[in-house]
Amino acid sequence: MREGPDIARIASLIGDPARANMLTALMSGKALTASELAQEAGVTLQTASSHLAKLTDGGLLRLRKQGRHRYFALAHDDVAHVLENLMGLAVSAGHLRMRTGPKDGALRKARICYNHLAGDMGTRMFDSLMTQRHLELNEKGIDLSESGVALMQHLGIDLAALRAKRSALCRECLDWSERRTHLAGSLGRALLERFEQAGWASRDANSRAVHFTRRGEKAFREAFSIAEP
Amino acid sequence: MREGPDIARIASLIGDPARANMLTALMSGKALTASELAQEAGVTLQTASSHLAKLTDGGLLRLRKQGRHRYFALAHDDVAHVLENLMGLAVSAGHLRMRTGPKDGALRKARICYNHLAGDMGTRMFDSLMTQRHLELNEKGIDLSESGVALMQHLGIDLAALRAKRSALCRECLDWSERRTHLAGSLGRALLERFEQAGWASRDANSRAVHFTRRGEKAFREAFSIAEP
DNA sequence: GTAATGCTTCGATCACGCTCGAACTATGAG
DNA sequence: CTCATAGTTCGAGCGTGATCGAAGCATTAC
Repeated sequence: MREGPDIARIASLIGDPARANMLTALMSGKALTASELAQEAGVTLQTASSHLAKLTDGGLLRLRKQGRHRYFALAHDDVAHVLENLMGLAVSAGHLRMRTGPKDGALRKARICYNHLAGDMGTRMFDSLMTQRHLELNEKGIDLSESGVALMQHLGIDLAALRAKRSALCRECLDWSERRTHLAGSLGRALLERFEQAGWASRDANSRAVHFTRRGEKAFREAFSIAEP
Repeated sequence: MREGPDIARIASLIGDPARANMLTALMSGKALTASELAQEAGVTLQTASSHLAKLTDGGLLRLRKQGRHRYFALAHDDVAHVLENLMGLAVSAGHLRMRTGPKDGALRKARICYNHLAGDMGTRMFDSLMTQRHLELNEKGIDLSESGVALMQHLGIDLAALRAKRSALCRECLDWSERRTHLAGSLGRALLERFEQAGWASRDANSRAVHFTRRGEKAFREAFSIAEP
């Protein structure tokens, strides 16, 4: 026993309901203040402060001070990745305790996964990029093919800027609702930003849902050659 | 708030040190009895029994009764996948609390990840399969190319039997020590079994380490065209 | 049958950690 | 400077859940 890393430490960090709610809220990719997170978790500001200290100390959150506000965000993409995986397990293994309200449908269709697009539309986009060989596999993971580069430039993505970053361009992320892969990494992030910039989609203010306009969804399907559902 | 699946439920299950030790022990892929798991976790049989009931009830473990023994195993590959991811996060985000003993080197070189090979040799094998185009990407994930099929047949893998199973042939799994991908899925499992069958490697009785014989390691490197370290 | 092993259930203990009220610090507004 | 907002720290209360002793089943051995 006692071999390998200490998974109990971070699992117990995620295991508290208040903290789990905070982390789930931060999966929206937005940095939130302590007050906002307190409300999100349904606890007072004092307890929230204690929880946030533990989460940052545990390496799960990153803190950015800005004036008299303290903005908290997930420390790294890895954290979001683990949380999304846990959601998948919670759905499959656990008896799913989620009120399937009106929001739920929207979440399953398109939502934010930290900083990129997930849900049905996210997995469809990934599938399309794969089948059309816009993405290809090499020893270091996934990368854009020539046709993929052309497509991204046509969509107005600044690939040079993305390549300059040290983080990976393309990463895979498992979708908890679809149980299939969607595109993460700096390209995944840039694409979502582009969709918003182009007016195709907008984020829901209070949830992880992403709302596509009718024209935006049409343009999205055309861009990635996705058939009508 | 309260949107999405209940990650706190399973995270808190994993979050208890005793249970985390049990789950880590089960990452060896072996089904263990309640007594063995109690010893692994460092608790008495009574408390272990309580923990095991919670884990099975929570959908993380699967129970197989056999005579007067009760064998516990991870319920599904997904569970192992999440645990491996959590280990990666524990290493990167947490201050790593692991005694870096002699076992540690062996674990990093080659170890069991539930039912397939992980560690340095696992990631090298995956990299080799990728660069030599034995594996290729399609819309459904990874699959063997023609040359890959030939290689597996040469190695004595019964692909027809594997394809008959409903579970995926190839899956990716993130390595906590290498922080890179290695091969999971039924093929990953079959390959490890083949290595043992061929006398190339054997599992450590008390840990997740996999010991390759000198001849076995040489044969392994030749089979996958891996250069000397 | 009796004995032994493997494991569960019950009950009591006990401690950890979540929670919030109150007081305190810090930054900004007027 | 005064007031307001944002957040932390301290301390006490309190419940949940981990733990183990003892007793109870269940299965195998003899």
